[in-house]
Amino acid sequence: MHAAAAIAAILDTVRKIPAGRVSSYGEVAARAGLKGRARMVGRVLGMAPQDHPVPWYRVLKADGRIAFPLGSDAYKEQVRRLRKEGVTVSKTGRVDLAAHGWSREQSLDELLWG
DNA sequence: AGCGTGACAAGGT
DNA sequence: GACCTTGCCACGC
Repeated sequence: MHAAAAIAAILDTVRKIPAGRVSSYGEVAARAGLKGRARMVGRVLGMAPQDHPVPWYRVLKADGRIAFPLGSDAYKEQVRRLRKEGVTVSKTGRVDLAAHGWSREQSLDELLWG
């Protein structure tokens, strides 16, 4: 797959992350048919301006932490946007993937209480 | 071609 | 939690 197609596949995949859910660079890459290319996802999102339509802020590191340095402008903007759509972000920039992850097993709470 | 760097990941200390 | 190492890919010099 050439570069333009890869970029399109990545942006497509990011667009499919539902509001209120989050994914990871690695997961986006895999779903875009680019397994092992998590770093390319970061690169592609980095090219787009922050007001680009794709919901770049729903993409986190594999452990649920925000990729930007704590306290940086980009970091703060990402926290704002996530919280605005109901995602809980800890003071250290961590999101509970069991609660908000895109691809996840249903949480115990969900199974018990729906 | 070689090497450093980065919005990464996984595993270990 | 904070690091560190290894593996990985894409760029720029």
